Amino acid sequence: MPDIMSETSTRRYWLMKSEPDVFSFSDLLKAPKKTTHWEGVRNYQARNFMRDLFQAGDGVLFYHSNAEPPGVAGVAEVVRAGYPDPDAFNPKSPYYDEAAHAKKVNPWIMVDVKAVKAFKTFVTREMLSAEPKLKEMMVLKKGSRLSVQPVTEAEFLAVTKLGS
DNA sequence: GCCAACGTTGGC
DNA sequence: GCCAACGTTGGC
Repeated sequence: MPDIMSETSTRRYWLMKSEPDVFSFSDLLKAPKKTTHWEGVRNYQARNFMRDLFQAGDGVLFYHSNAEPPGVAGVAEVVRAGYPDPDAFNPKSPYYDEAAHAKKVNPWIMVDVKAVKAFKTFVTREMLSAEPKLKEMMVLKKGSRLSVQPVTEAEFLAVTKLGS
C-alpha cells in the first residue's frame, strides 16, 4: 500500500516568476510539448527548493514579474525534478557562471515545467492582494524577490479560483 | 525612471 | 565574522 503521507509522494505547490518580455506563459503554451527547461535560477534558496523538493506532478503558478500588470497568468506543472543546469558552464549563455565553470563544479539546478492551462482571467497582483486567503502569500510581501517560492495548497486553490 | 529591499562580495 | 558597498529585482 503506498504511503500517501510520505514526504516523497506529497504534491507541492510553487510560484515561479518570469518576465513576460523574456518568457511568458503564452510562450510556454507555444513551446514543444508545452514544456520548457527552467534554466538560469542563480539564487541558492530557489536552487535548494528545486534540488530538494521539486517533484514531477507539483503544481506551479506562473507569475509574470516586471510586467504591466504583474500577476499569475496560468497553471503549470513540474514534469521533471531538479537536475544540473548546463547553462552554468556555457560561456554563450546569459546565465553563465564563470567561477563555477573554472572550479568544474556546477552548483546550479533546473527543472522542466509544462503548461497546464491559461487562466480565463489573468490574476493581477491587485486581485491577489484583495483576496483575504492570500494575506500571507510570499509573493505579496514587500521586497519578496525570490524567483521560486513555495505556495500552500490553500493559496494555490484560491489563486486558481480567481483565475477560472 | 525611481528606489526600497535584498543577496553577494570583499576588505578588514 | 562583521558589515559597507555594490548589483539586481521588481513594484510602483
